[in-house]
Amino acid sequence: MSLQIFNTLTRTKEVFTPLEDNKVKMYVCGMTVYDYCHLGHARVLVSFDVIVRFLRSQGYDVTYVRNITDIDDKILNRANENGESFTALTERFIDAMHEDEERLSVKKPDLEPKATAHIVEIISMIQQLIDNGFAYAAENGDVYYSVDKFPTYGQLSKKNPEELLAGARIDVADAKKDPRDFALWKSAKSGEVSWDSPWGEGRPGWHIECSAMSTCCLGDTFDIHGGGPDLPFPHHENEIAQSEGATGKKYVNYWMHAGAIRVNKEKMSKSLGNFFTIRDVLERYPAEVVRYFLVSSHYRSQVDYSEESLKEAQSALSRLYTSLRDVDVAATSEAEPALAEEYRNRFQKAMNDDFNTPVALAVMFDLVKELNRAKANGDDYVSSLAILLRELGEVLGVLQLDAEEFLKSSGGFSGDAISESDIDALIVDRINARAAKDWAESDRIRDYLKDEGVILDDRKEGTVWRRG
RNA sequence: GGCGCGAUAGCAAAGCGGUUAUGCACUGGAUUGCAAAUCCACGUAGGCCGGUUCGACUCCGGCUCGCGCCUCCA
Repeated sequence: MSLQIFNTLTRTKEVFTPLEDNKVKMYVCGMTVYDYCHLGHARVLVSFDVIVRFLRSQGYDVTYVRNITDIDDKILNRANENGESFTALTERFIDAMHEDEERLSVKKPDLEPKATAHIVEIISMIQQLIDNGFAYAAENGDVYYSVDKFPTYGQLSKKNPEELLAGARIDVADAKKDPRDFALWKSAKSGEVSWDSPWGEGRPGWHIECSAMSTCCLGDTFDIHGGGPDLPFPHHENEIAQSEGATGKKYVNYWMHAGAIRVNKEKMSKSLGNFFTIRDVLERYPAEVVRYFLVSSHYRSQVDYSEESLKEAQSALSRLYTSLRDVDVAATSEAEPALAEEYRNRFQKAMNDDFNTPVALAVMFDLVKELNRAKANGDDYVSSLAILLRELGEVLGVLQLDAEEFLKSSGGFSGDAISESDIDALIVDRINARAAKDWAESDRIRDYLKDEGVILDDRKEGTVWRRG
């Protein structure tokens, strides 16, 4: 039962064999920080977070690098529009991104290199490419990669170099020898931020920073490189050309790409303007519900973002948390029943199959049923099943809150939600009414609370409530 | 136009050549003052047309439709 990963390079699931036994070196393309992160970014963030969590749970020693691209055209344009320095802009959005990922329970990568902190490595890689005959400096101070010199160009995106020639963008301002060539170094226009280089003042092109930073952090060859659905071409294709041109070695063994988030069957994207920022969505749904929504489909599939999907995620998560309610999840003395191992194995098997989180969740729901039965029967292994459920949830980054806390907070996002003290007071009133068998009053209170989004649950031990 | 991906029950979403996915919703039962939650029972779904096979949702071919990349985008 070994781990299999779908490799974009071969378009097949392959058995995962790390370069070094038990170690995983992984690089994921992070944000270009000129705006707030949207749900598409959240999907990449959460998907690779789950992947790292699972790998670590399996005993792998993972080095996870996720870069920040903090210098590029869009950043400069935006800073210009805002009349602020580009560093002020990028710092603001880096902070915002960190807030977003923390709220989504995304664990920090081990390294988070920034392009502007790696200009030296970028320049030296460009120089290496020139020395190796893969790049050329143009008259105007730009440096270009000569696509024609890299015979396997197109291997990742399965593009034919000849056909790319026909569709390549032709920009009159640049000095390319071939329209497919792309900029490694862009000469500075007057007044623009720039760094000194052998080719004059300038700044790195898009693509080269990832080659430089990944190689710098992880070595010439590493195990996994990931990113969003729009990155295989041209970004990752260009990274391969750059890194392999510079080092002469294979760049990456396994390429992984997340699927797109869609809105009304269309890809959510900046250019279409149909995106929801993470913070937009977090104003309307608890962070864990958003995370559950992301994890409930396979990372490679396209998913539609909709109100219904989020509501469904909320219901599903409620079922999970309800099963954990009133169970002592700190009791460690209980012996785990034999059947627990079966769930653990099924979960592991699902995740080993290219990180199949929907199946992993199905296993968790089966475990919930088992747990609920055990609770009803008063079995002596209730706690150990609940602990197992949370243990599995931790790999997906869910179920780590106190069940009571989650269930009492999950709907309360409108500022005018009824307070806990008011709820408790009404419940006391209702208990009195019920004691007097005043069912009309009892039901009136319950209906009132229901309108306030509070659902009551009368149990032998007393009345409990949740927001739904 | 080129390259690639997908089409599963009311909705969402998986595995699998023959035996229950799972969640939400629905129906019946248990439970409850009535509910809620929970448990039990219940769903012959797999775009269309052919082929392979004893047997296909699952493999092969064709078709239709949808989506992604080919330009900045996660």
